[in-house]
Amino acid sequence: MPVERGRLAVPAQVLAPRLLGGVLVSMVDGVEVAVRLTEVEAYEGTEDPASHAFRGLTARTAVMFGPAGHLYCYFTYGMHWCANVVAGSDGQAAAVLLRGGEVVRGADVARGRRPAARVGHDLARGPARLATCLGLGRGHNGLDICDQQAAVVLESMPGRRSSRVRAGPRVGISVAQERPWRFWLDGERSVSAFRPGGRRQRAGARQTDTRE
DNA sequence: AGGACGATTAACT
DNA sequence: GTTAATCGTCCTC
Repeated sequence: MPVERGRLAVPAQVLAPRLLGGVLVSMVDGVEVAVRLTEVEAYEGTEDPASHAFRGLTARTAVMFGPAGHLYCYFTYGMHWCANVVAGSDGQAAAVLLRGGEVVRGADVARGRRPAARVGHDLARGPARLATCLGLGRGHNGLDICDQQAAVVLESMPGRRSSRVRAGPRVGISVAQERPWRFWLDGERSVSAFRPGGRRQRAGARQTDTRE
């Protein structure tokens, strides 16, 4: 049976570490892939400047504002899809980004979707890689993963917190870097490399003028 | 209507 | 270490 929605309707910071070790299963294009989550990040409400919901409700972020237990899938960098589990109560914009996991079923399918991966622990190491392994994309945005009939189901979540849970800054963001809302399982090879998010130089900004 | 930028990845030096 | 790929979303005219 899928995880009950009530267990997910908690703040993202609370849900995120609880998801570690949980198993998400997809049945897409007639084939099954299951991933055991090893790395996640919390995005908490409209007060979190790193969250897509920071500027309020839009068509893109609407799912984040809805009830817990749905997928928030978004497209980024012109080519990648990433997936979140919506957290919090209805009306709160909370979600947990799935950043890494270990493929525990359907590794052959995952390898077909991720030809660039050389080793098993790279299949779902990174948020876009994880989504690719599971075959997730636009059509899965808003999906209810507490529904056993859904194409993507949260199959299980640990009953208690592992002693291997670690916390630190989130990856790839340029604001609110002090909030330790990234969680991972220490020692797992499918945990992505930490890259501090750098603020890009704006196109209009001038570098120091070095002309004579 | 136009432009900046992104919760990334893969390939390269 | 660096950078290109590539387009939806949101902000500003």
